[in-house]
Amino acid sequence: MQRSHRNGDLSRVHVGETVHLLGWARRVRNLGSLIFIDLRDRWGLVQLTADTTTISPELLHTLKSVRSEFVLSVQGTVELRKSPNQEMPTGDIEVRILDLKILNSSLTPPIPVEDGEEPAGEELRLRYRYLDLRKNSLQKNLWLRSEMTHLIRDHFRQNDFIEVETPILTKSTPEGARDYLVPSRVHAGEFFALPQSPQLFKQLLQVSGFERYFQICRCFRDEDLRADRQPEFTQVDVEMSFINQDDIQDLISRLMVRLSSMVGRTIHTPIPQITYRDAMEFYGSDKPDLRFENRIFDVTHFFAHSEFKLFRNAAESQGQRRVRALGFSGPVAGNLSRKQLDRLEEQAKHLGAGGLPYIKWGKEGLSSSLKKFISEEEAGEIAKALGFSGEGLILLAVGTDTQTSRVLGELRNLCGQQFELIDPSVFAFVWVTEFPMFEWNEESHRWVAVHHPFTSPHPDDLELLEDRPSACRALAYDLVLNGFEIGGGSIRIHSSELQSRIFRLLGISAAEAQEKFGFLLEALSYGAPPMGGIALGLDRMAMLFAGEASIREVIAFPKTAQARCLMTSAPSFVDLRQLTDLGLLKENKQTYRVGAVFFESEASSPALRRALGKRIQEMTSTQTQGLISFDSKGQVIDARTIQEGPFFEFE
RNA sequence: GGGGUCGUAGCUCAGUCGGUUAGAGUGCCAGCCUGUCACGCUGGAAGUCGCGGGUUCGAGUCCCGUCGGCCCCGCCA
Repeated sequence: MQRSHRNGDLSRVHVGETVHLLGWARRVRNLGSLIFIDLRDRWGLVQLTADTTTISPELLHTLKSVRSEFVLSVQGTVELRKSPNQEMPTGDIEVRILDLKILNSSLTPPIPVEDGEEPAGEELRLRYRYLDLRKNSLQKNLWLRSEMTHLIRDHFRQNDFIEVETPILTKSTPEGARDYLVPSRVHAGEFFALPQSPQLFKQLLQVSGFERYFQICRCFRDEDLRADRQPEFTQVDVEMSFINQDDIQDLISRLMVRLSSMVGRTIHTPIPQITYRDAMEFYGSDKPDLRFENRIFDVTHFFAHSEFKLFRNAAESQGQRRVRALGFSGPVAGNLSRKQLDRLEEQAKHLGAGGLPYIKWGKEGLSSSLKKFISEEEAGEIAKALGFSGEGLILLAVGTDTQTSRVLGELRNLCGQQFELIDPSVFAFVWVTEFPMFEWNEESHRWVAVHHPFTSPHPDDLELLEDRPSACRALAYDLVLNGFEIGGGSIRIHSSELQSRIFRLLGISAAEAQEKFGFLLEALSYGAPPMGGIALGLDRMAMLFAGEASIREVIAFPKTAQARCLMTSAPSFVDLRQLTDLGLLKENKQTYRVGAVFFESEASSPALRRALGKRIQEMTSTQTQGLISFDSKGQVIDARTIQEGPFFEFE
């Protein structure tokens, strides 16, 4: 069965032709002696029409039974419309139905299949994802994503890169995110891990001499989710030999120019750069949103003689504690209500600040929570230092670098939105460079790699490694777009000795390094070239390019914040047989799995099974797991609802 | 692990101080309708107020627990 035309392609030039169309009935309008059907296919929408007074009774009967989302095969003639619809690309014409076959019917969709003002709740959208995906917005997003991947492949091919696939079943490594594990049947008790990224493989491919590698690959991290984080996500993975940071940044910057122009944005190379230190100092974030300029300023010295003890103490702390300020000029910020300021203060407290001192110039002049301690001239001088006069608002934070950055950085983002300082059409890319090598982890009481353990230290900081790890910079860089980290990379260590030194510093013993990364250390000692690379988050890029607020909008079948797939109900319990095959069950115990409406046991007879199933159904609700103890005759001894542990064992 | 927020008709939501028969829009079903395109008009059906327990003469509403969606902190080299 073939269509003669795509619905969206039809226009005035086809008038008079007989066409064969296929698609879904988007909407049926029955006016009595006149019926209209909007027929949707992948390429567009066209209006079908029929005059019920002139068509055959059979066709009339079929037409009357058509409902939304029925799948239709239609033969008809293209005609000019009596009343054209300018809103519609095919609005000049319509197709007069000669014959219509219903290829399949459809239940009434549980969610609207069109983009409307009030979309269905996300739970239902995910449950019926295949219907949600019929919507124009999601189709467009997935198309954009597809176009992006094509352009990306094109870019790397043009630059002499080879695309190589790396294993999905791989080795669990310490450091980094929690792994998703896959038990090995052949080697009971042993596990593969799904890759958090192909990091080590791409480095080994450099050792192999491929020099320029890329891959668009799925990565897995078993960590808690966010609007821009899914347990599985797609990375554009890149690695090159004999290059420096500039080479990679140039390659990727040019890619960003091409991608941006795909969605009508013009950006220029070189993409601006900022060091990690400056990003933290001026924007309070390692992924600053540069769509608006408002910077954080150090105003500690203004309070050297202040009556306000908290601030004066900071001024006297010799840099241990600082007073930092974030200013917003203009009447919107200057005339913030008490209530709005309270809300900001609440946010600040949430971020760990004791409060949120402010100075504000509004219609009624100066007002400030520091009024007792600060004169109008002093306030004016601070405003001058921040580069504005007239109406406006200054928010203050006191504390360590980290504390004040955290508070003011977050408030900067909040206020940027609230004061509408952000032009949503702007793409503000920035490279953040010179990340620190290590940060102290309180929990494990050791230094951990900020990027990853294979990152090369900055050559100027090599002597600092052992003595002042916190001061040591890495040859690591992030690509940031509109306040989102869309990529990160580094120059790698290509010396076996230096790599061992870093492992030691990270508290990874020689024995452990050998066990976990022996293959890498070995490979590095066989003529590994200098190398470096980057990984770009394809989902986040697609999200930002599509103008969406969540990566779920650019992923065909995403998972919920609790890492479930509501459509397939994965993850799910598996057959006991599978578990025993994998060596995950102890054989000498009977393990009964009990849930809402079922339980299983290899030992139980069908009769016992039925009897127990009935008892379990009586005792547990449909949405909980039950833990039930019973004796050999199936008498229930004890039953309660549990949250975790689907398994229940007894001797 | 923690915090916030939501859960009422197929869908999106309203529901006052705890009070009689739980509403609206939309969708659905039926009838009418010759230029609709979010068709219109008339009528109709449609509810485990997420689930469980408690308080009360009485619970959609108050309390406790629990399940689920979303957002955030921790976490995410």
